[in-house]
Amino acid sequence: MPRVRHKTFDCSAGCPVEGVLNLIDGKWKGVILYHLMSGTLRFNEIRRKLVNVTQRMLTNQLRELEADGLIIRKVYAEVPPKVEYSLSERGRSLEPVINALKAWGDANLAVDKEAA
Amino acid sequence: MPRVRHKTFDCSAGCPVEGVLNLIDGKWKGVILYHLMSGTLRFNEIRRKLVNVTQRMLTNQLRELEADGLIIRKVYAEVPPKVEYSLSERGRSLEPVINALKAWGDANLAVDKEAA
DNA sequence: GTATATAGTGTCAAAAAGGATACCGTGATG
DNA sequence: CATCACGGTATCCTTTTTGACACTATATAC
Repeated sequence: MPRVRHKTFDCSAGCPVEGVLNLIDGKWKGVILYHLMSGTLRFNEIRRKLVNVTQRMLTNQLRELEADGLIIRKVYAEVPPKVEYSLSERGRSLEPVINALKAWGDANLAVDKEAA
Repeated sequence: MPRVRHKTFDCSAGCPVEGVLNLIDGKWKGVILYHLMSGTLRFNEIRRKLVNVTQRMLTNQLRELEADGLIIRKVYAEVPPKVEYSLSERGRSLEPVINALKAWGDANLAVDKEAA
């Protein structure tokens, strides 16, 4: 979670960097955004993609992303409940950033090449 | 600080994203990297740029960045002490990422345009 | 003799983040 | 009647992260 929640970014140069970091930080946010880049997902769909995430954490992260205007939460008044999450315009504009992160990670972090 | 310190990234797709986030997260790392992109800096130079950082925190962050191979710490056997920090090759390769973050931040976070 | 600058370290405490676990309502299914 | 799936809450606890503050060594300046 953002450590300083939007407390009027009054930092010196370079701060926008921290600003974004504050938005996409949080153990699962980056991956959630990444997955949502492929399309709308339901709560449990996300949950299944993020092995080891607890319901509480997932809810938290989604709520924060929503509060930051990066994702949209759409509730269907059905039963059993149905809730869809998708990227907002603002969230979608983050794609280049996420892609940059992913690209660097792929190139510089031994992920599946471990046993290569 | 990386929450999971390099514990063999065995996550599902999208994990490289988290991997990088783990490297550049930490309240000051992003900004430190950003500033070092402009050139080598001494400990107190960085400190002065990061208003409000404590010595302990700055030391911590620098040590972690160094441990992750992103920056290089060069100590001069002088007195008073002189220590220079600069980006390593690996650190320099992060430039596109940092730039992407900065660009998005500039465009989407009201920083100095507040009173505009 | 005292203060200053440098680049730290050590200790303690507070705050934030994350995890474990149990619980809720409801409609369909067996 | 019991169970499952869904999308959560509520509560408690532990770990991690950050902050405050004091302290160090030494050469130089005052």
